[in-house]
Amino acid sequence: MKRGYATGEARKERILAAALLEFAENGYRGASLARIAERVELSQAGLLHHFKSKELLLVAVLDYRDSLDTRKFDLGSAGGIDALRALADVVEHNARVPGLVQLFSVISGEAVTPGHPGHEWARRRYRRLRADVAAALRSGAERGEFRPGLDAEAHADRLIAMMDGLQTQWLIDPDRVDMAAIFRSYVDDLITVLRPE
Amino acid sequence: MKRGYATGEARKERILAAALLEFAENGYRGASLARIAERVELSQAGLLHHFKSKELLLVAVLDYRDSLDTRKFDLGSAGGIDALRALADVVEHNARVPGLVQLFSVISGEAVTPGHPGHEWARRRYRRLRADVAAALRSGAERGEFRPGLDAEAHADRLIAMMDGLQTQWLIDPDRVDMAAIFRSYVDDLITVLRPE
DNA sequence: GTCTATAGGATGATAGAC
DNA sequence: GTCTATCATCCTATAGAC
Repeated sequence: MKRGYATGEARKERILAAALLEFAENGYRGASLARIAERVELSQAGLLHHFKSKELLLVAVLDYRDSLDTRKFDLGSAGGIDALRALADVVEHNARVPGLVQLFSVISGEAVTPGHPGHEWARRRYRRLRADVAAALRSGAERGEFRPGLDAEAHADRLIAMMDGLQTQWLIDPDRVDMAAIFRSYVDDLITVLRPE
Repeated sequence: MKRGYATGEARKERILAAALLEFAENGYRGASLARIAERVELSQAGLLHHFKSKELLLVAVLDYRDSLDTRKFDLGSAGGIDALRALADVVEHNARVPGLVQLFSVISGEAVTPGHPGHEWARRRYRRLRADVAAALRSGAERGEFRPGLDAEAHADRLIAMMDGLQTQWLIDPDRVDMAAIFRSYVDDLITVLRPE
């Protein structure tokens, strides 16, 4: 591995981490390239050498966030009840990384307006998540853990909505909302409702 | 009613309506007083004569939005199953006013960061909503429609999270998400789960 | 109440030296 | 790769005339 390459990549990663913080705290529109540059002890022009524009930096940060999301919802193996429990684990994990959750909430909120640089990212993210969760539900039905007639897409939408909605409440009022516990009890109820008769 | 007063109020309301649009499209940070002024054919300085600052204008808009919300969740009368059905009606109504929903989503997203002028508003809103919904659930339990031991606060949080989460999905991908239908089916399932044995 | 003018900044992006 | 300098806007808010 060449040294120049390694330091270059390391530099880029430090920039991404700093940008993530800035975007999470101020949103895309409120974020400032100068402040991000300051956090990594670089001039604003130097920052723009690595990422050509603010917009490109944001999408790089969003991809970076996804890559950080180690505990990704991996259901190729799980599926069924295990997959739902794994989803609850994700929420529990999220409760320990408010910064990442805040980035997601702030950007998602902004990104509902068409033309926002995160709009496409948000849409792709929802579609992929919905497909993954729905697939897990269907595999549970095939295995006899859930009843056969379930509407997988609708339940996937609900699970995702519950996760996102609880995140917002939790961020706004952390002491009043036990995000992980509430989500887990929803999952438990869901398992009951979907149980085959 | 004095004429001067009436035109003054009407003017203010036109400003609020224009500001609502602008904030919904661009968020608080992305909104511009000059563009709002333009929409009501007023100079930017003229606009600031009616609302002293951008921040005060935002909170006025948020209050205005709440006042527009005619179909407010009024449960003093309803309670129990009727109240849950009324909630589903609210969601159905919201599906017809994307502008209002978008204002709410965008501002709520921004407002998770402390120091945002909408932060307090969002917190108050959640607490009030949670209290109202929880009260409705408890009144249902007292009347024997729901089982006695239910955790009213947790279910209230879930209902609110579901509403808000579905709104985001719907705004980002309107064709794929039937917000009202999905919420209604959640409510129906909940009524089943909470039914006394 | 409404205007013009302007203060006083901050912003993203580019040019060009080193 | 990193810098300084600068461009060209944009912004909120205020002062003061009418």
